[in-house]
Amino acid sequence: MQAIERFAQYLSKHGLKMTRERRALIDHVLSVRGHFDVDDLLGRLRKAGHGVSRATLYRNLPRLVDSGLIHKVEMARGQARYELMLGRHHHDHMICLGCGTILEFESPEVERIQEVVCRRKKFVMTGHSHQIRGYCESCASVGSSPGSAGRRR
Amino acid sequence: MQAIERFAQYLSKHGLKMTRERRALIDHVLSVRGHFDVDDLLGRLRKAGHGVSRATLYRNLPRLVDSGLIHKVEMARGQARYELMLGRHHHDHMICLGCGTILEFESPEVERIQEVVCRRKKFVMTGHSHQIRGYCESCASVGSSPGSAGRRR
DNA sequence: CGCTAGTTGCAACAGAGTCTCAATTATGAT
DNA sequence: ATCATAATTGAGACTCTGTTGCAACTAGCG
Repeated sequence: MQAIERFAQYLSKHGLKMTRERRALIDHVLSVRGHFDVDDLLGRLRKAGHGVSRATLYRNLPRLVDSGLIHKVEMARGQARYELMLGRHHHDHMICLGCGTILEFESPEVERIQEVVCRRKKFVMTGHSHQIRGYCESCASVGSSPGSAGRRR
Repeated sequence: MQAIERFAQYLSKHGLKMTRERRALIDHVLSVRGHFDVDDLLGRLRKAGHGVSRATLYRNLPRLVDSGLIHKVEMARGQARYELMLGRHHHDHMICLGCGTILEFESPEVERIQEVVCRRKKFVMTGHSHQIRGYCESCASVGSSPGSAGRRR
């Protein structure tokens, strides 16, 4: 949708500029479905002939996150992925240790419990991350013999 | 406690050896209260005159985790911390973005909900991580002016 | 005691992300 | 439309965590 305008608005509100690179970045982010990481994105941009540097990507992704367009998902140890949030609901993730698949789940109850916990400790929550690790249906059924499931990454 | 014996047992069960370094490591891990990271530990060991190398630390912490003596807490991007689990209950963390304090919380309800969610998606859970980010009581009350709260790290 | 597999330290390496700096450019003011 | 200025960019050096190869060392079984 008018994601670009929305981002433009965010930028001007923060005294930032709408550059060619940022435009390309949004374009491509919008066209990905599912989760992606920095290298995915970099590859796409390059392939499309938009030579956005790694530094620029790293500098701008936090802006996209901040503007609410995308969401960052921290996987284990330095494995950050992003996903489009355009009009989506907040949700958390299950990560398959076998094949890397990411499943999503929503849980209003957990959100509610978090609020209660925070109130009890007088903690002002600004965000959370909640991941469940394990094996997806197909990886689990391949058998519990370790290493027999799909190659990881 | 007989933490050392417990670890020794774990080691022999896995064909591993109880070395001087591992003994020193456990000693020091047991003496820390609260959360610690690799450099904390390294510093303590050095100060105590036990020259354990960084590599050895990195090689052995996973063993301690695996044996159930300690627990690893993944903070944002390459900020791993550990905590003693000796006879403690599972719990999750609230991390103050102002001063870095870590508060703990337990929530059997969340655990239960996770199980339900997993069953629904036929996902075999092996673990989870659940962090709440925000500001602790004192940092929150310092005012929302950014940067005014305690130094981080 | 002696063997052998496990262990250690060192230093080189690897991956992810940040920073510096000179050159470029979007944008508000004129 | 032109200018002035602050933001932005790319390239590469750098940092921070953590890992790995290798030769020397050592725990622990027999």
